[in-house]
Amino acid sequence: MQNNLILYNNLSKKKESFEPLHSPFVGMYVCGPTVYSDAHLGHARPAITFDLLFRYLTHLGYKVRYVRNITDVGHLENDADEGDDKIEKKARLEHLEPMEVVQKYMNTFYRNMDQLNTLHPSIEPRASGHIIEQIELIKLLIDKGYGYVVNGSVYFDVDTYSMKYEYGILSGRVLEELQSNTRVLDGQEEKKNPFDFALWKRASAEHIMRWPSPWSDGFPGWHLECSAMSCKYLGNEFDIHGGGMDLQFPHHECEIAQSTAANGKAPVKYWLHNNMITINGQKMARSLGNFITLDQLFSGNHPVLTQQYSPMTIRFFVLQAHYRSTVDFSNEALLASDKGLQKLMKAIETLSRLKPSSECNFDFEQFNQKCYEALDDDLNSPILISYLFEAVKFINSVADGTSTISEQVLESLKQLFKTFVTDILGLKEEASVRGGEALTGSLMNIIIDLRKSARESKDWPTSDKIRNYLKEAGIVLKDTKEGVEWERIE
RNA sequence: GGUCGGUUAACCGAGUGGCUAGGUAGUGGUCUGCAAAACCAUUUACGGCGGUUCGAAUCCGCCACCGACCUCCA
Repeated sequence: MQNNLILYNNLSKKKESFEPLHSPFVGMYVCGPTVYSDAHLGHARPAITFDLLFRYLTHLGYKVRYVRNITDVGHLENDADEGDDKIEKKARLEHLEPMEVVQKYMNTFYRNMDQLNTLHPSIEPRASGHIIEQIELIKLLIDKGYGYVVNGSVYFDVDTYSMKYEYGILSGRVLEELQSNTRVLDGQEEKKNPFDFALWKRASAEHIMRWPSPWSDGFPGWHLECSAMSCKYLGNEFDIHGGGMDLQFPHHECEIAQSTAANGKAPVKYWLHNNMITINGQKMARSLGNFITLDQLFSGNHPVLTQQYSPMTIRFFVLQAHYRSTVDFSNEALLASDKGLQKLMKAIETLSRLKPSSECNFDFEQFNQKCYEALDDDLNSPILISYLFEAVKFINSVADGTSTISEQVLESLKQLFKTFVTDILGLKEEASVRGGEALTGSLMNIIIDLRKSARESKDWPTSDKIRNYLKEAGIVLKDTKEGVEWERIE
């Protein structure tokens, strides 16, 4: 399979030609959410980024197996005062079973992802469903001398690992620096070295989420699930591993160490990391009060928002920035994207009504090539979108009569928009259709006809009155050359 | 303090050693009874200071500011 795709490999810190290990098959693993609260913007970015990659690879003809995990075991509160299992803490607060919490937020996550029109991965494995695989992996690591047991917990021996392999190849950490920079914290006395990490943790008495193991009743270490599940579904070596930049260290570094130690070879060929999201230039954090969930964005129910933003607007906004750049959300920026997206989608509608002529002043082949070049260059969606807007301008000028398009180019351009906008960027016309749509349509026809009569007799007061009343009811009229159009005001 | 990344016009956001993406907003015009849309034209740029170069926003150095990670756990 031929392609010109170039991806930035975070392992080599360079752009590299994409060559799958077993073309046409591609294995891709992406770190999914920890399901203990509502999905927020930070979840949307990797989901959309790797959805774009999934869609593009599929479009290029690859058979992609896309695996994204759901983390539903043993999470400690990061920003809280004391270390507490995230899911359990939430469970106590809400008087729910831990798995009830998991189910609730997993449902929300899936719903939000559907709203954002991200395709479901091929497999969405849960950590809690792969305890056995994780225990087997720990056994293997202990057998090979990379794990040691202390008080029912198992830790990964980074020192031993680094004698044979290089620890820190992804994040550029140096072991000595880690040693000297590591603060002394509670709960570390069991480890040989502070940079060792847990493979299995013995559960304390109050820890509800626990599973039996050869070492203790407990739960697997965080990094382990990704090694176990990626190996199970994609093999010891696979093509692409994705996730947020914040996961690069320690999570992905540990994942590499575990998998390499277990299998004797590096697990992943291409490491891809999406950058983070800021809000009004600040990082998004609950403590800063600028934490926005996807449901809040979709409903407009948040102090920094002046209106609601549709899932497609959010998607479009994310795609307007390159995935390796930080992206700054603000009400104003979202407003701009909202308008921009409307313009794009409207042009597609206009395109479907264009009348071809014998002349044509549009170089389709060159345009088509440019679009592919944009995506081939490390998924440069903002460039692709800028090109699409060039075509939008052309489409509108054809509609305006200042440019012409041939029948052949018209068909090609329609296909191109379908390919890039619908199939690859994953943007769709949002259903503004509500109940009683058919009735509304016929009522509108009557009203428009009445107004037409008024206008024919130059009865402007009546004509304007109708338009104003409709505006109050949320409908705007547009007098075009072809006739009267109407649409709902969002 | 350490490692890495960033600083582009009103806002968001690409990009390249010389040819000033794109969206939104603004301004002027065309069209229009008015309006909306569309079309045409157009104003604000590359954090600061040095250096390399015929030429740097783009390469190098220093400084300032911002961010991620540097921790048990996820």
